Parts: sequence; C-alpha cells; structure tokens
Amino acid sequence: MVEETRAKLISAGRTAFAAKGYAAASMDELTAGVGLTRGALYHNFGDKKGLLQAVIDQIDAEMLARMRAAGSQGQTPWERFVDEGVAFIEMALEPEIQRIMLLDGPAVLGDPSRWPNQTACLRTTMRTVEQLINEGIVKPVDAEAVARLINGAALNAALWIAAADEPRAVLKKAVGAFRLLASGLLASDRQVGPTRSGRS
Amino acid sequence: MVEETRAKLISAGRTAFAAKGYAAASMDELTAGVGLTRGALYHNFGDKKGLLQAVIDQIDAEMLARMRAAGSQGQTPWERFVDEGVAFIEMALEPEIQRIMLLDGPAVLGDPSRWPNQTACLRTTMRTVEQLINEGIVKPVDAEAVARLINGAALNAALWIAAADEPRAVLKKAVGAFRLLASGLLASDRQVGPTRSGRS
DNA sequence: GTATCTCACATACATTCCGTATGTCAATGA
DNA sequence: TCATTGACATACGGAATGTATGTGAGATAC
Repeated sequence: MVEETRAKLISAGRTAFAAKGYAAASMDELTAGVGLTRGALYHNFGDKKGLLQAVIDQIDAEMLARMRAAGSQGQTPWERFVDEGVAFIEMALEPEIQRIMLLDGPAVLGDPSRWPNQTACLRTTMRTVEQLINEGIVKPVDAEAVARLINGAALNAALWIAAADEPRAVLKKAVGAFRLLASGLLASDRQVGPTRSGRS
Repeated sequence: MVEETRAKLISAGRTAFAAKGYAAASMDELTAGVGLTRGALYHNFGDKKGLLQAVIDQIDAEMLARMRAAGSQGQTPWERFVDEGVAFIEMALEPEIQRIMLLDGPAVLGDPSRWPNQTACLRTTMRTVEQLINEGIVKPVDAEAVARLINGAALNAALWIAAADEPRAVLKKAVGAFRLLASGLLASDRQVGPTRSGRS
C-alpha cells in the first residue's frame, strides 16, 4: 500500500524534523526508523524538501481545523476573530509547530504565502477580517495586510513564549498585548473594552 | 592584520549567506573568494555558526542605528515610536536582512531574544514603549510583550512585501495596517487619527 | 500460462561539505 | 640564536545528499 508508506514517512519526518531540526535530520535514520530506506523517500517525495513540504501541508491542515474550532466558540464575530488569534498563539507553543512551521519551514521553503497550501490559517484570518469589515465592526482596511500583521504578531509571540522559562506566565502577557493591538482595528464608535484577560 | 581578516570573512559571509542562504553557502567558496581558506575561518570564528553569529551582530548594529535615526525625526513620542516600526518594515525589505536576520538566523541560532546581542532593535522598541507608558500616552501593558508583537507584525509585513510582485504598493498597505494596529495601544482619551499615510 | 511492462522500493556509488588534526611560517622574547 | 606562540594553510575522516541502477511483485497482453 503506497498510501501507508507515505503516511509512515510523513510521520517519521514530523518527529525527526521537530526533534532535530530540518538540517540535522538524517534521511537514513528517519527512513530506517519506519523500516524503509531513502529509496522510498526519493520515490515518493522527490527530495528532502519534498518531505518537509508534505509534513508542512499536514500540520497546516490540522492547524486550520483547530483555529476554526476555536473561533466557532465565540459569541460575537469580534470575539471569534480574537479567539482565532489566541488559538494560533497557543498552538505555536508546541515545539513541533514552532520548529517546523515557524522556523525551518520559512527558512527552507521560503515565504509561507508562496506555499502551495497558501497557509490556510492566513486565509482564515483574512476572511474573518473581511467579514468584520463588511459588518462595520472593523475599520475599512486591507484585509490581507491586517491578517499578515496579526499572524506575524501571534507568531512572534509564540516564539517568545516557547523560549521563556515560564511559558504560562508569558502567554498571559502576550495574549493581553495581542488583544490590545487587535482593538486598534475596531471602528471608533465600537471601542469595546478590549481586556478580557480570562482563559488560562 | 587579524582585524582585517575577520572583516573580510564577515563581509564574504554576508554576501554568501544572503545570496545562497546559510545551508547552501560553502565555506570553501566563501573563504577562497577573499583569498583565504577554511583554516582562517575556523581559527577566528570556531565554526560555521560562529561566522553567522558575527555577521548577524554586525547587521544588528546597523539596523539599530538606522532605527534610531528614523525615530529621531518624529515630533511626538508616539510618532517616533511608529516611525521606528515603519523603519523596521522598510529595512526588512532588503534581501540581505530578510534572509540572514529573519529566516536563517532564527532557524540556525534559535530564538533571537536569546542571542548575545539581544537583538538591539527589540530593546529599542521596548524602551520606547516603556517611555510612552510612563507618559500616559499608551495604556499600561507589558512593554516587552508589545515590543515582541509589534516586531513580529513588522517582520511578517516585511516578508510579505518582499515576496510581492509590487513591493511599493504592498508596503503602503502594510504600513497602513501597522499604524492601525499600533493605535490600539493608545490610551483611550488620546485616540489620535492614526492614518497619516504619507511617506513613500 | 507465460512473457512483458510498470511500479514501488532497495542498493550502490559519486560528490560535497563540515570539522578537526596537523603542519608551516613569521614574529616575538629571552 | 633558539624556543614559543599566534595566524593561517593543508590533509584527512566521517557523514549526508542525490542519482543511477537493480530487484521483485503484481498487472496486463497474448
């Protein structure tokens, strides 16, 4: 079964890339770990970058699902938007996501916005922003620009948190700052109290 | 002269890392390009990472100087703060800074906040934010958190712009979104008109 | 039923590159 | 003048990637 082989290799890639980083992950070790050889890898993915791309696509899809799930909980559209951002920050706490999606991915494959999968998370944020603008909740601005910056802010927050000695404490600070920054987008007649520092 | 040798190697490293990326830059080529061998490199910098670190320190210092210069132009403290952020975005347009400081640097050396040089730009932003808080211009929040997110937003904006087909047009959008987000930090009784879309 | 063709993967090889260990040469100081 | 040290070059080993080739099983044609 070819699909099973691909799945095994992707799984092995995830753990190896996450643990050692892309550069230090040996394809020989990686494939041997699941009872295969580099032959299988080059046949299925072309080269080392191809495997990384496949791994990233898989993680990307998972992140999208989790972001949507987090966003669907909020009461107002604005809450949903903020919750998605917070969810992103929290996800990026995970070493796997950090190492693969935020560090090695961009360094090896280039700007994420050029990836085939188009970084699904970004599109989700963008659509949410567009919706908020249409509803008059957010000032009319370029939705993509906002989505980019919001994503970048969340990303950096995550990197910071992960490197911190007390991630939980830093997470609270980051989320607070995130809510405040996001509140700048609100149409001026809506100024909602932005600090609702609940959630773990 | 030992200082001259170091300077030559750092210079060669800058161009090689910027052009090919850290991983693909060959130390043999790089050193031969300035009439030296790998021996000089390992003697002066320990290993390949050491050279990257030295290159990053140099660029970091330059970026700091340019940010300060940009910030010193503004009339109000708030303007200076925003101008520094915009300057950062504009700097990150340069391929050298992008590739080395924003992509390979973090991937190879880990989180920038742990670098010896402590990413001078970040500290500058942080101090500026602290000052703004003390003066009551910005709401009381964690200065480091804000600096981090602002930096991340600017960084991502830069990556986006650089990959765009029309960087100039995208730059304007990004700066607009940046100003809007930043305005969220303002104490509510100060709400300044945030969109002053001047500057090319 | 067999011969062939293709697919999925394994094996073997060449190349490249890093890091280290060792060698050389000039300058310095005793 | 001889020993020592620093700055750099040279030589070597190990590892990893990519490619070229081999192999065996299943499908298909006849």
